[in-house]
Order: sequence, then C-alpha cells, then structure tokens
Amino acid sequence: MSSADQPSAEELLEHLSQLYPDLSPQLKKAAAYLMENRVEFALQPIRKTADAVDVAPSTFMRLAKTLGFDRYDSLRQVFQRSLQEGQGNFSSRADSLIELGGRCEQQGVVAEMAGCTYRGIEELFGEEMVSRIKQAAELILASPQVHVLGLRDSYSCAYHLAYVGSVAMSHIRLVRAQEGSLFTELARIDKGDLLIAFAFHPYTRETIEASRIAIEQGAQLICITDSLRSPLVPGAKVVLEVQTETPNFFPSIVTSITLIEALLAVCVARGGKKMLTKIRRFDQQMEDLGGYYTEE
Amino acid sequence: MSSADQPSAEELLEHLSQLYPDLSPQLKKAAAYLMENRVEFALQPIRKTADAVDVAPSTFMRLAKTLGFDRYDSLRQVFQRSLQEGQGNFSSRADSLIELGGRCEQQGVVAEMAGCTYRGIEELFGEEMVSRIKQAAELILASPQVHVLGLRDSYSCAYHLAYVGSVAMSHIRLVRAQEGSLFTELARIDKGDLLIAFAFHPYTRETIEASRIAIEQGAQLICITDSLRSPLVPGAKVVLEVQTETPNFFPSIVTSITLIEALLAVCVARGGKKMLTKIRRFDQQMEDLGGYYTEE
DNA sequence: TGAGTAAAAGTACGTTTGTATTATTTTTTA
DNA sequence: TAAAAAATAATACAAACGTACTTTTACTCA
Repeated sequence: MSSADQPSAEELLEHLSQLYPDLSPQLKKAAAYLMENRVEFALQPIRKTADAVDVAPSTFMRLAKTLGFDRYDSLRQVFQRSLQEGQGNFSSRADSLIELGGRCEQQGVVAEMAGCTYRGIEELFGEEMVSRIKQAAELILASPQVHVLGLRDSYSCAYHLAYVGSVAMSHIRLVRAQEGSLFTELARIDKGDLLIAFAFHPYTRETIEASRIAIEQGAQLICITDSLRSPLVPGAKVVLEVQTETPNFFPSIVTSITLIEALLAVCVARGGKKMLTKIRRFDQQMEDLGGYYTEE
Repeated sequence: MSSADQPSAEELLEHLSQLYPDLSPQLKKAAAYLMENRVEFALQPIRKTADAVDVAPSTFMRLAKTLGFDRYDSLRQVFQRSLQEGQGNFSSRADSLIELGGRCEQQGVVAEMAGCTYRGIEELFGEEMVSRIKQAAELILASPQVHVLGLRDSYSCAYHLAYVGSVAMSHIRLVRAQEGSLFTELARIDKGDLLIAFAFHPYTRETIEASRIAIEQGAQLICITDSLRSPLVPGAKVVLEVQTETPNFFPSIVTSITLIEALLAVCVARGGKKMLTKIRRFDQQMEDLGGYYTEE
C-alpha cells in the first residue's frame, strides 16, 4: 500500500479480492461486478450499477464502507482517477523517472522532459493514430506530387520528411522559403497535389496562409500540428495531432519526428519493391560520388 | 462519417475542429476544453466542466446542440464510450506495445519502431548520459562562439539545435553548406570556439573533414553520433552517443532530437535570468513583426 | 416456536443534475 | 446612434442522484 488516503485502483482490487470470500452473498455479487467492470463502474451512477447486478443501491454503499470509505463516491472516484491516468505503460515509467529526478536540479529538468517525451510517444502509437498514419501514407503514395512545408521551429521536421522521403519517393519535395521565395514556390503546387504542412504554437503566419492558398489551388492537405484548434486544421484531409508539451521554452518536435519516421516506414512498407530498388540506387550513387566517408 | 447515430470520439473531434473557427468566443473556449480534456469531460458533470472553463453551463449545452446532439448527455456519452473502449483494448493488455504488432502488417512496422524509439530514449536518460549532457552544456555556455554542423540526414538535427538554441543564446550559429560554401564557412571558426557536429552512419565525408579542420584550427568539438567507433569521435571533447537503430532504411534521429532538447533545457537551466529575458525579447519581436498567426 | 440478529430491500429526503426559459449583455446593422 | 440580432448569463424546475433511515427478510439459537 502506498497511501491510505487514496489507494490506487489496483491496490483496492487486490484488497477486495482478499476480503471476497468472507463477504455476504449480495456483497459478493456487487464485488464481482466491480472487479470485472471497473470502467462501467466508474462511469455509471449507483442506481444503474445496482440495476446491472440486480441488487439494491444500498448494497453498493455497504460495499464502499466495507472497503473503508466514508462515502460511495470516494470509492467510485478511485476508479475514475485510474481512468484518467490511463495507466499506460510508458506513463507510469515516466512518473517514476520524474520522482527519481528530484535529486538534483538539472536531472529534474531532464526527467520531466523524459516524462513528456514518453507520454507523447505513447499517444502516437495508439490505434487511432496508426490508422491515420495509414491514411496519410495512402495519400502520399497516390499523389502526383508531394510538397512539404515547415518554417522556423518546424523546418527541421519538414526537412527531415522531405530529405529522407525523397530518397525513397522522388515525387516528394521540400517547399523552400529563403529570401521570400515562398509564394513563388507555391505556384508549383498543382491541382491534385498534396501538401504536408507543419505548424506548432505559436503558429507561423506564412505557413497558415500558404496552406490556405494551396487548398484554394485544389491541393489536398495533411497537417501535422499540436492541437485540433490549430489554424491549419480546417480544410485538412488528414490531421495528425502530436504532443509538443515540454518543460522547455519551445515546443518539442520529438513526437513529430517520431511520427515522420513512422509515416515513412508505412509508406515504404506499402510501396513495395519499386521503392526498395530506388533506395538502393541512391545509396549506390552516394558511394560512387564519394559522398560517404570510408576509412583510409 | 461512419454512423450518424453514434459518431466516434475521434470523428466528433475532427468535425468539431472543422467547425471551430466559426464558433463564437465562448463556444471556442468550451470546444477547446473538450478537445484537450476529453477524459475529464467524460467524467465530470456539466457544471464542473463549465466551472473549469469559467463559462455558463448553458454554453456547453449550446455546444452539444451545435454538434447536432439533442441533449448534452449524448455528447458526453460519446466520450464515455471512447473511454471504455480505449481502456479495454490498450491498458488492460498492459505489457508492451510490441505485443500489439502482430495484428496487421503496417501496425507491425509501427510497433517495432515504437520499441526502438523507446529503448533509445531510455538509454538517453540514464545517469551517464545526463552527466555528459551537463558537460556539454558547460562547454556551450563557456565558449565565445558555438558552430553547429550537420549535413544530409543530420541537417535537421543541426538546424533544430542552432535555431532553437540561438533564440536563447546568440553565440550559437548554424554552419551552412549550400552551393559549396562549407569550407568558406569553416574559416569563421576561431581558436577557442566550439563545434557541435552530427554524423550518423553512413558518415558524410564533408562533416568528418570539416570537424578535423576545426580541431586543427584550435576549436573544441562535441560530437553527436551513433557509435564510439565513429570517425567523428577522435579528438572530440565530449562524445554523445545516441541510438539510431530502427526497422527503417535510414537511421532514426528521434533520440538525437530528444538529446538536443535535453541539452538546451540544461543550458537554459544553467543560464539563468539573462537567458530568459533574451527568450522573451525574441517572442516579443516576433509578435511585433507579425511573425505569428493570430485569429482574425 | 419465537425472540434476536444480521443481511437485504425499501423509503424518503436534501442535493445535485440537466435543461427549458427568461433576462442581460454584446455585436451587428441600418 | 438607435434598433435588431446574436451571444451569453441567470433563473427556475423537474428528474435523477447519493444517502440516512426504516422496514422486511432469512437465519440462529434458546
């Protein structure tokens, strides 16, 4: 047990399973339901819960008191909280990392960062996200041209996607915005093309304007951004939301980079052999041109 | 949309994010809360939710109706259901993301990537690494000039470090290598300066040569690379080794980016107030110059 | 058999809930 | 600048809620 005040759901269930054999028949029914339906239990009011087991509401009140709670709601809150925390694999490790970090100042910062990173990545590999990544990959493979746009703090993302992506898929290119060339570059976006745009808060004005223009020109948009409220979202075909929170003064791009690499992996997996030979050819060329370092 | 009867939470949030720009101010506040606190929204009654946003309860009712629901509870139930499902599929499996992989081909790739990413980051936050990060930060803060070099697949790393870093520390600059300007740029590296160089296998020839020249010129070197046998290591003052392995055809830069952000965090933590005012001034300037997007 | 005693169900009540309605403020339009 | 419209806040109320209390049931033991 960690704290008598607010036991975790797991601790509680373990405690309950020990008490179980000695409970009265009705309390057993109630306890059994709780053990096997924690989520429903957390969400439903006492009356609905009681109905589900065909038991009087007061039975669940007695159960709460048997477990040492003063009120029914305290019991239910335990399970609501466990829902909120999501009890994810990474998050729990992250928490322990943070606890560990308190020792010295810098380690604290780093540990907190680690926590954010873990949480961000965990979200990234959820089912919903994976299916979106697949959608995005589909779009990339189907489009005649793919333009990648990211400015300022998002430029690293755009560059990474465009550089690595173009090795495997020659129809991917980076939208450059040096010396005010952005809007000239936009002219190269044709109807039916795909634009992949990156923007994190505070959003760079040009990125927003550029993607609106692209949509007007008949292009499709995939946006990678930090919130569903981002000005990039309206009009986007696929929205890839990433976690950018961090104790730092700038938004973290770690999850975005991870997303990019996952996206590329899926593209290659779908792209088949054609793509593999393309990659091999690129490697060969680099070697022939002396682009790579070889010892002595 | 799949079913008009009971849209999924994700569909709903996407729908909402499309509507978002046209909502009234108060409805935006409510919508924003919903988009970023789905779990709390599912658990709390309307009054608590309204209080959290400092909005009248009726605002949330209007939000529900705006989204096409007849009653507030129907909206909340959508998120309650998504809680139930999310809980069942994921966390109850509890162990590792990799287990999740087998289901379909693409998900397998993604899951394996998740594993690599996780391992890489875990290594990064070990004690040994943290102490090296501190050494590196010390060097950065002590040097009169810091040059950041990374080419090809490492350019995103170099750019990220230099761009974000220069916001807080004006003595950080990116070494550019466009149109063969690399060696001209190297002339700017003085004795006592610091060079931070990135290179991953297969190592780009110019990066290796450039850092050797820099050392000859009396500069110190921090290298961020994927192996202790990397040609960048000899002569380096601090070596930061990162994990780049991944099922992909290119080395992953996720851990490098994470390292960069940790490094910056430590720099800022040590840099004190001077740095904070510098960051604030940058923000102010960007806002004044209209660099950031603001709604309407 | 019938008092005694847990356990369970039922009842009643003050709160809190969602919601329709009305009032107020803000914004738009003429 | 005044009127009209829209958006927001306040109010009121019935339904549903948790919970204390009472009644009924089931069982134990003189």
